[in-house]
Amino acid sequence: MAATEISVLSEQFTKIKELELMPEKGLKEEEEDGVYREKDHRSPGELEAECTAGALQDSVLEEELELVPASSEESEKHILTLQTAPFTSEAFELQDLSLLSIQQQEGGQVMVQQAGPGLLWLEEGPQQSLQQYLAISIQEELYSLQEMEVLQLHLLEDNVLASEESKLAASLAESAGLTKLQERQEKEQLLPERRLAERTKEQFLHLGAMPGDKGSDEIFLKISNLNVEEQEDRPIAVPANVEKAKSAENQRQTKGAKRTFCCDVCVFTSSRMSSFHRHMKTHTSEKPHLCHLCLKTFRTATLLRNHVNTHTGTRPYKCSDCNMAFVTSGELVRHRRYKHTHEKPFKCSMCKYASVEASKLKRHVRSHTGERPFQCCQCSYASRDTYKLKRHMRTHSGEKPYECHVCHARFTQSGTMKIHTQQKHNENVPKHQCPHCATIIARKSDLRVHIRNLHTYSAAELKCRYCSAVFHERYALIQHQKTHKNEKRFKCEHCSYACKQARHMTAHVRTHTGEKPFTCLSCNKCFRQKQLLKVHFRKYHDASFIPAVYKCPKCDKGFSRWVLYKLSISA
DNA sequence: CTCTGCTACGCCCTCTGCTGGTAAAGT
DNA sequence: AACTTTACCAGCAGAGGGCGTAGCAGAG
Repeated sequence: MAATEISVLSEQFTKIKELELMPEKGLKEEEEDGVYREKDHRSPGELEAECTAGALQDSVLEEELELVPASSEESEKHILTLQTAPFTSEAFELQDLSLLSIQQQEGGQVMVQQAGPGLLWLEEGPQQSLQQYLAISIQEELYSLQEMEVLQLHLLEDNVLASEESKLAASLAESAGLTKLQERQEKEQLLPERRLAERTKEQFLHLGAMPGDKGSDEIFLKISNLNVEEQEDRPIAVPANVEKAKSAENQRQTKGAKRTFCCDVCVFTSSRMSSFHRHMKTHTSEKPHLCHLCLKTFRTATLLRNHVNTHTGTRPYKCSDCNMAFVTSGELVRHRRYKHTHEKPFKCSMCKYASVEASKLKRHVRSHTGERPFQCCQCSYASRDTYKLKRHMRTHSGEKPYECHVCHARFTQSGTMKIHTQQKHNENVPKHQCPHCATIIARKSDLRVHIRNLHTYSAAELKCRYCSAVFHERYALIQHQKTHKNEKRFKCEHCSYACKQARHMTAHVRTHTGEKPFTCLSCNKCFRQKQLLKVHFRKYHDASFIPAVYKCPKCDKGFSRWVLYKLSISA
């Protein structure tokens, strides 16, 4: 491994303007949580950059070692000032980019080793663009920093502004800014313990990146000495296919005190290395446990086992109060709450509603807030839960998934079909008696309509058609008007004719006046009554008219009117 | 590694209630 | 026959119950 001179600089790449090796002593101090931080005698830009440094995490391809700061006496700070240069994404092939492995060799030489293709991860929020990656490439495998005055770094940011860096710094201010070192050779996929043993004698450098002063295009790389802490339970590498993993090594720790492992990606913390390591896998796509039945993969063996149980029907958790059984203990607990204990831990603050599940409370609260997050894509309807939207979509698709097993009528909702079969095809149909009158109605909702229309108080006066009586309830009015039923209140002025209805009197009066206001448009014949004209027209001018005939099933006699037919049936 | 507790999301179901069209009955 | 009334009916949405499944994390 030979150190080489830096090749001709490309304008697209960032050039290290200066390399300073400054003593760490006095610049850092160990704080209570064991994290080494810079003292505040640097410029604001540097301080901001210090925070940003934590955001620059290289993706770890195989395993990683925990890096902890060496003692302040041993630490040195190397400031690499980078200057951004114009960049176009077309100019690079990502695989050409490399990461650095930096080691301090015997004799104090700082060695920078190419660690293979990779990217330093610069994260800000979920959106990642090429311009947000910072990659470091180096021409040869190994360098001595002491021999180099200039390093060539590839900076994949076409315009790193201080303001943008500030945002990163703000979002990642918690980060301790330890950049991981990585090796990518397959043969280095060692067991953590073995690898750890091999590494514990090595010294590592803290490689951090930070923006320059506000408005400057400069980027500083800070390199300080680091030691691998000789502890057995240090975090080990995150698997190779890390997608978003940032440094796992920003755990705050103090010698002798209980260590806390803090995840850079999320807010997770744990005092246990194993939990931390397991958690870090949630930020990867690694799912090594394969279901041989459906080829679905899972992160853990437990998840796989539960999944396989859904294939096999294995339900080890049996309810002691009924014959239900479940795949998981959680299901059993939930079932018991629903069916047996009726424990409802989730209580609504606005009403008395309580639920077994938090999701049910969340759904319920929407009935208070009016929130309707599920918008129909074809109309203005929006629902409070996904099922209602799905059900609503049938009104657009015309889908009727429920079929009556008797008459094969189809329905959009199961409840509609149920009430159909119940009232059309069942003998023991429940009826609903009106509490105010003798009316019996098949459906409760229709009884409600009946009561609303006939038995609710009306502020407006309801006058009798035949006399001066006044009522405030429609049912009472109707009952009263029935008392006038057989009265022939309409008396003819010209003869003794009397009738019950005014319209009958109107027609009768025309026999005296000779008025025939209804004229046939086909033959100009005139009639006193509209229905007489209609019958005439049908009989003489409408070829398509076929008179209805109601045949009695008993005597085969035909009837022209439905009423006569029914009388025959009932006789 | 495993058990366990818990969360979250999804799916399906029931019950409920309102609405509007319609057939049948009444006027 | 025309018109009105009303029970009947299907359609549809609101609310909530119950279970299936996946996933995560604490703890032994």
